[in-house]
Amino acid sequence: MPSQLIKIESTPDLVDQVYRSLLDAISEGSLAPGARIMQEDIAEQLAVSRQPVLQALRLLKKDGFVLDAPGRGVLVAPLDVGWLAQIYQVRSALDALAAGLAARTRFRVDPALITQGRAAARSNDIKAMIAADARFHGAIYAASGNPLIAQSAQLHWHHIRRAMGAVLQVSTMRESIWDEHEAIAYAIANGDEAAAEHLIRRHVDDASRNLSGLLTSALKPTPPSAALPA
Amino acid sequence: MPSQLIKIESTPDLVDQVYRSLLDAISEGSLAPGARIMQEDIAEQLAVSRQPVLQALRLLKKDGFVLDAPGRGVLVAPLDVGWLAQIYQVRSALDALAAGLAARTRFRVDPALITQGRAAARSNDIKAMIAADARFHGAIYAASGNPLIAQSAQLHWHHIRRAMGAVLQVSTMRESIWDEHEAIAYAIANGDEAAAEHLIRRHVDDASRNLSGLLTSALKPTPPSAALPA
DNA sequence: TCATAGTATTCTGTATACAGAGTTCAAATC
DNA sequence: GATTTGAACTCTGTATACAGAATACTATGA
Repeated sequence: MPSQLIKIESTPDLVDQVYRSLLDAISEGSLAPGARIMQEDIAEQLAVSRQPVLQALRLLKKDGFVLDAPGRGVLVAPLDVGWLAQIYQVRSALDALAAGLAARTRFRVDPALITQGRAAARSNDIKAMIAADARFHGAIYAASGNPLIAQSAQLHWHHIRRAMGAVLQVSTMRESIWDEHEAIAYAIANGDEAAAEHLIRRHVDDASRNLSGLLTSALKPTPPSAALPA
Repeated sequence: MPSQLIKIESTPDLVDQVYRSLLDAISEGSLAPGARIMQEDIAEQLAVSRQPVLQALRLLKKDGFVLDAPGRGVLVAPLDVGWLAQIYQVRSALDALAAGLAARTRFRVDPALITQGRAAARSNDIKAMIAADARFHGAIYAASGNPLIAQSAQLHWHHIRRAMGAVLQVSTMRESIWDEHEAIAYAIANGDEAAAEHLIRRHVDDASRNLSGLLTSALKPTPPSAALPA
């Protein structure tokens, strides 16, 4: 072979593109929970035929981001506290698994991730906070050496991101979570499997309670118009 | 309302039917690992157009049952020991989660499941053994109250079933696993969360090692034709 | 004025048609 | 005879066309 050529990657399948576009819109909130989705509209907006849209919707249905509305096509899955709690339950188990595996290899989490995370936490940029959080946990998934974990977690994060977007409170991401992150990273680097698992489990469970609480109070009172004092 | 009418369920979507048909064929082994799949063939065999087949294949691809073969369509995912180990790793974590949750409610596993399981184990019917095993664990997933667990586990079981089919050895399902099952059920019924988690984790890890070992020795030597002396 | 039945509209799911990318085979040249 | 180039074929992915089912609207009758 004459020279090192970088191999060409993956045709950007239309179905994939539509899938990502819709998934982004849903988890970012621009496609609101409960909103009805019509294939033709999406197809027109993305300048493709209905075919790729149909397939992308089926994938999203499998992931639980959209629901069948028997007579009325599909609609964006409504935010449901119970559902979110279930997501977190699974995520907690998978995070513990990943942390334990990472600890066995004494994986060193890039310190920059934590530094950047703290910076993001001090900012007012919620998207940056969420992104930093996801990067930290993503590093652990990757370190687990089991791509299945990362794959599942990836989906969970989209669900979580969606819920977070709905409760646009800075308090959701208190800076202290980065103390917890640091402790987790320390346990992993030291190869302390049990501690890593325990810490991350508690960390995730705390996050679950926190977010569920916020979401409950956000959903209970009538829509997010200026809350009236009780 | 005049009388209690059972509500009509789900139009049997062609895509779903094709999906299930293919998934069965793959996990049962009649679509061999590495086999090439052509949409037109499948469509003709199932007497549908290529459209539902195309969509079903995409779902299977997402599940990891088929792989893209860039120029050549898709092919049934080859059996891979590493992949199987990763499946079991996740399954172990999820089974532990489910068992722990079930223990919290002091769930009573139907004793008939165990009786039937022992009977199946004594028989020579491998399919019955696998089915009984799946039913037992399925009961625990259901008892966890978290449908996400059952959903993930469902897919894992198909992968596992496939690997088991490839190593058609009765020894894969020794009867002693039902002693372990019984111990797990006992711990759950007693509300002993820690014991239930510990027992099921060990149980699944044992199964993983066992199956991986069998699969390795089944794959290592050249195809199952009479091995030629080197 | 309200309820009911019929009709029209709308949207999905499936089938057919079309275009592009890749592979394989055959022929021609070195 | 081996290698390379060209052409034909095959298979996928996307677009368009069609049919069926459900909803919403409208008109009629009580």
